[in-house]
Amino acid sequence: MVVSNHARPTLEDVAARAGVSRATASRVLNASPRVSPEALEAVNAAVHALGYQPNRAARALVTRRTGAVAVVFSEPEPKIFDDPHFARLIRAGARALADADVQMVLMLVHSPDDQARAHRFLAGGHVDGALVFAPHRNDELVSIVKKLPLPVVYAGKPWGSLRGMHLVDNDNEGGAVLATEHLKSLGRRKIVHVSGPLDELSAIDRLNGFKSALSLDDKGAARVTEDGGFTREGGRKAMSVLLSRIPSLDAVFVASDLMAAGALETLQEAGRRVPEDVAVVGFDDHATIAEHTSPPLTSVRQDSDEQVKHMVEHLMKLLRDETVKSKKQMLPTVLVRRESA
Amino acid sequence: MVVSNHARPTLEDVAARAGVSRATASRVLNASPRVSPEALEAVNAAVHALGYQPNRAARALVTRRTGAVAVVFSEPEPKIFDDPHFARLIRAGARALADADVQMVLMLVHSPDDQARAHRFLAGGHVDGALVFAPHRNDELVSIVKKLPLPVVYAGKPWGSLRGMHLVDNDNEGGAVLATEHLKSLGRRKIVHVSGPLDELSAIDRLNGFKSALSLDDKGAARVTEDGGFTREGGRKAMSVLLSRIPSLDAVFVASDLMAAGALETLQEAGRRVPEDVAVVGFDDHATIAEHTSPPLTSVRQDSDEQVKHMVEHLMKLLRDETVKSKKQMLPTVLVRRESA
DNA sequence: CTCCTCGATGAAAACCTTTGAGTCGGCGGT
DNA sequence: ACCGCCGACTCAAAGGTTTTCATCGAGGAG
Repeated sequence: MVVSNHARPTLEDVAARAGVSRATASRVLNASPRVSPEALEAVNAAVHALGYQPNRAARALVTRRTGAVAVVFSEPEPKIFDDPHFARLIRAGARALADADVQMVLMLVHSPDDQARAHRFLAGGHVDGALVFAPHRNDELVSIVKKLPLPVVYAGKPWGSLRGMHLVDNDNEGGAVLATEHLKSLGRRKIVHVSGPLDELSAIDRLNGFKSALSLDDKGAARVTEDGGFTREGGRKAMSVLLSRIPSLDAVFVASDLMAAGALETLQEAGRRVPEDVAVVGFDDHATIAEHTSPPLTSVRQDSDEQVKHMVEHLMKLLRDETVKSKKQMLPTVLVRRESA
Repeated sequence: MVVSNHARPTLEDVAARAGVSRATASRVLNASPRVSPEALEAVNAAVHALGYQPNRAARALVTRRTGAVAVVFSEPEPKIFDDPHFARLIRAGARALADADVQMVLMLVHSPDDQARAHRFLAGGHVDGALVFAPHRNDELVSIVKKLPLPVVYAGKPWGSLRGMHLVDNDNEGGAVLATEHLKSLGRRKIVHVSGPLDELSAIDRLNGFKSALSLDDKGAARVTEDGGFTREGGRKAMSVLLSRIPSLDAVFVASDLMAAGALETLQEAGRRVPEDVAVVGFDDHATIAEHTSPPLTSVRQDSDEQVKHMVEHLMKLLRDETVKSKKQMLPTVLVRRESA
């Protein structure tokens, strides 16, 4: 008998070695209950001895499941990916999906071309589901994905109708309220806000939290808030605009740590002491930023790792056809006090 | 006749609509030459009309090719992933692989557990090849991967024997020579070096370039170099060590922009003007760092996008069984002059 | 007119797994 | 002694594609 020396063993080989049929071997691998202890033992031994690994393609062909999940980042501004936040999300996704024994297929979508490719790919049935990160207003990709018969979990609220969509969001509004209330409790009376770009819902939610904590109407809010675009430089500029508009301000809630770092610089250049003259609260509690500003930044923590983990779990439930209690999950945020407020 | 309304069309459907056999349709899809113009036309029309997409699993089953490539980052220190460099590499990989119409399966390897999982996965034949980023000394993962019958292209030189390995490296040594020669040409006489951690080959190569440009032996080098660990904080510390050891130093070549940013801070705190008193050259030409230090940083540019692109092309050649002229590729580095030197 | 060649095409095997239908004892109930 | 049932198992089909081999027809050479 000729031994094919390098071919990978198939289920047939395993079955032969265990003295059972292919079907029984398959049932053992899929943890079917209808199998005797002896058979189970024999098959497991054979699997181990042969170093057998199921052929994913064959399995996918018959089960119509690929065992892969797409992770899609839609972001028109490719440079934003230098944002360490992005790296964190990817890392968390890789870990959570690996734990679920699912392949992670990463897709970065920048251009309309990329959108078309993503569309083809997702519609092509090459993955069982998708995790979608698409924070921007009227993102075409979301409308595309929405039409697909594919289980999808979104990170945060995508723009537009949320009917029937599954998502895991951070409590941006609640966090903003937390931050603002904290500033009020410090006795600050002239509190201003550096917001994120208002084509991102997370920025809007944070702005809304700020407004509601101070009972501001739109007109009132317009005077004491300024868009910092979620960049450090934008934070600097917004802060200096606010300083000139309201010289007597004594506290600022900044919608991201990166912008807060910029705002701190502006404040210090203007001769304001933090926190004595102006108290500052950021958002994100970004490790490599918040702890290294001077003074260290008080910030609202949102746990991206946790968010991604929940997204993966949620998607896995959808894939297993489990009924999910709620389509939307909201993750709590907490205030982390350091020295800036 | 019942029409299954939502099932995805198969090659059979395409063939039927085009009035040819499945075999011919398949040939059209795979650009086989042995097919008549009429058949080609008809099949293409049918494909288009039906929105047909080949079933990847079925194709993989018969061709023994998965159409997927693993991108593996081995990095014991998970926090390093906050490094924007990492995000750049991932982005470049995603783009290049998508252009090659290959699925990118991302694997992050931190622990021995992760290594075992990576081993199983790569050995399991779930991908056609791999791109491996493993900069550290004696990385177990490299020995594991080396034994696998799997085409692999490394980023930079992995530690250990390089026999038969395919890799795309940046010319770290050449870049370091460039930087050091530049400092010499400015008339600087007391040039020191903040190196990266010496368990990374790229750091060693840069150190070697520095040494050879100054004709230093090991002993001489030991006095004028200090390990900054590729972190900002490490750069600060190394710089202050060097300052106290050689107060009269008038130039420093720093092995990364991040460390250079730290070094700049230390220098300025010590009252040294840059570049008047001390000239500084970094390495990486990292957009978001080099351009935003004060003064803007002169730096050696290494193009990660280009590196990853070459890695992907190289791997694709291996997968197509093309003979590659050289197993190792070295990418040039250039000096980008700004104001710090 | 016959034979041969050659290019285009079709029929069918092969890839490996899951799964529904069917087989085969053994066992409890009558 | 028979029936029905049940659990463990096997058989074989199905899933969608590529690819080898055979076939078929046309056209050129003799």
